[in-house]
Amino acid sequence: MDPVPALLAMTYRALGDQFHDRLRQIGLEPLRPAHGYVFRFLKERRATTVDIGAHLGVTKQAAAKIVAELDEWGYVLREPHPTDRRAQYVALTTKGRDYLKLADNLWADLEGEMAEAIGAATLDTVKQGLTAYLRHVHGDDQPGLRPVW
Amino acid sequence: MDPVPALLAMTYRALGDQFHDRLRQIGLEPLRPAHGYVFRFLKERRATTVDIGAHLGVTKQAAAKIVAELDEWGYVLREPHPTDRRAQYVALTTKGRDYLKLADNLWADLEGEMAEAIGAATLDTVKQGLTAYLRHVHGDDQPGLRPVW
DNA sequence: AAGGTTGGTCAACCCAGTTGACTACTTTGG
DNA sequence: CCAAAGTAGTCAACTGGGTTGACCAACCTT
Repeated sequence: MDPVPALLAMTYRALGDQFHDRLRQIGLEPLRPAHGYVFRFLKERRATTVDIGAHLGVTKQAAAKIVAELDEWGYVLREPHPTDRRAQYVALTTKGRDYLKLADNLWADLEGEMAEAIGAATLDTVKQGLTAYLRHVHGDDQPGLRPVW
Repeated sequence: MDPVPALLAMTYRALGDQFHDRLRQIGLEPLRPAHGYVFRFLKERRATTVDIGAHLGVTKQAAAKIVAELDEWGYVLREPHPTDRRAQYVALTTKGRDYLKLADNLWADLEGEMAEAIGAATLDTVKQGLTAYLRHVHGDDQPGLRPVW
């Protein structure tokens, strides 16, 4: 059996490749994983570029580039921060929310197919197990989610 | 609960970071994951640079760079291919095998700690589940193991 | 009001990958 | 048998997504 990290990497890639293919079939712009993570992050909270960088585990400069792209493409917009005149909140546009919704459906499809392939109970154990391990390692302050290859 | 790809990515990173830290504590050269995957690949078979590239899921040029580094650092050497005068077999040196052995021990430690944290049975299910999914997606011809972020 | 901290931007750089072109050798099939 | 197609490896130029460092303006102390 392959070692755990290889299993994780290969599964990640397998899922990502399928996701990417289906997005392309639909004809959507080929956003990268980091963009999706930003969407999901912004869905639940208001955030500055610095927050986004911390969430992704990259520098604020790198985060700024990503935000600039998303802005240019119309997925997010910047609005002034209510109390701090240096800062800007980054917010999803309708286009951004639509994209996220579609992507979430795609992910749900893929996860459903995974459940079908290996059994819903097994998939559930996988998710529980990984979640528990992350809690074990990091406690409550989860780090950025960008893997480092 | 986080979506599956995020769980995979975060777990991969968590394991990788710990591995990297421990290697550094021991004082070993900071090889990158790709190097490790090459070691593991070469442990079991003779391979050319092209083979290695295919295994990693990168171009032969990228693979050549990795092999050149490993050669320079003394972990592998190149020997002439017995029948094809264009090709070279890449082989682990003793230094390479020692490194691999040490790294394998480290990985085993980490996997052991993971088993302790989430339960051996759960870990086993995780591994079985991911393996089964990969078989489901790819059949028998597994692709390169490099994730694409 | 002074000094340290923080959000954001600009610019230069890094590095691991890519594409493309090429040589030398091997394989194929008419 | 030989010409054409294919393959191993190398060189060079480029790309993209990150980094570090310097900076300004606003903010937060004290």
